[in-house]
Amino acid sequence: MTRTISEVARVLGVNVETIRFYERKRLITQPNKPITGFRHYPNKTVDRIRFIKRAQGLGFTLDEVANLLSLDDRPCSQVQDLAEQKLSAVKEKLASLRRLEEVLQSLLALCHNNNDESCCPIIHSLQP
Amino acid sequence: MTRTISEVARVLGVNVETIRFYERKRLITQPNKPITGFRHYPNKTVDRIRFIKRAQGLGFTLDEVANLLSLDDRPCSQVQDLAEQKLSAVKEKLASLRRLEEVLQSLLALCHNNNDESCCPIIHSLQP
DNA sequence: CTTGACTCCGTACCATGGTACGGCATTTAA
DNA sequence: TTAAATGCCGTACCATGGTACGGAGTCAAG
Repeated sequence: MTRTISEVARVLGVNVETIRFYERKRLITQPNKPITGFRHYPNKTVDRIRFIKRAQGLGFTLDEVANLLSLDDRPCSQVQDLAEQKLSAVKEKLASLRRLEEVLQSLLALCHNNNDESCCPIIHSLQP
Repeated sequence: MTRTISEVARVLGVNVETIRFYERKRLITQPNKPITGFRHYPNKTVDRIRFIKRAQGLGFTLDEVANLLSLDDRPCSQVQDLAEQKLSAVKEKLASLRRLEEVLQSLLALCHNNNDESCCPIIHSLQP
């Protein structure tokens, strides 16, 4: 089954411009244009865009997705490497966000115990 | 004490261009230029840039920092509001990263138990 | 008094992931 | 058959947080 670009976009819930953008980024190949008429997008392309969106959902950047796609028929160990790198990046980000949460929470606690509206502990904490 | 832009940059460990960028963004005011010669940056500006960098460290965007700076002499409750918004954004991001961590971890577990190098469970999970 | 280092300023460019627009071609429904 | 709706394509633009560059002016050391 083949579809026009806007049908593909509708089916996948993405913007038409996003599909064009992926073509420009060579994440998908643009179907040949018939001598006259509109391009037809094969199911393979639809699946590929779905793949891209899922991988993005796993936190991969488009560059990394390109990498994954090129690894399609490659040894599992290479994909694993990429995923492991991603996982440690995620763990680092989690750690730093947890610290941030802590700091914000304790600053807000100070605010709650503060009676002087004109002097904010948060502003104070940011000053030298 | 006053300093040239590159001394300020060195003291703060930031790029000279970053200081100019903050001036363009009106996060700091550019000191008056002497009739002849180079600008001198007062300590007040150095402190302000330090404030910006600390607030960034708390996860505030430059727009939010501008907001904080404008709230400098304002009621604590307004700063609190901003910080509370930030905190819930952080909590949301934490939740979504935790989910991501889970998914990556279980996909990697599948890889570890996989004997078929040519068929990767991760690639498989991304396909329709 | 020259040379090298620094400043000033406007402007352009970087990554990231898209979004928007304008003008023309084509298709589809009335 | 004709008008509205889509497609095609190049290009420009969005936010975010800077970084780089080129050609002046200026300063400080030798």
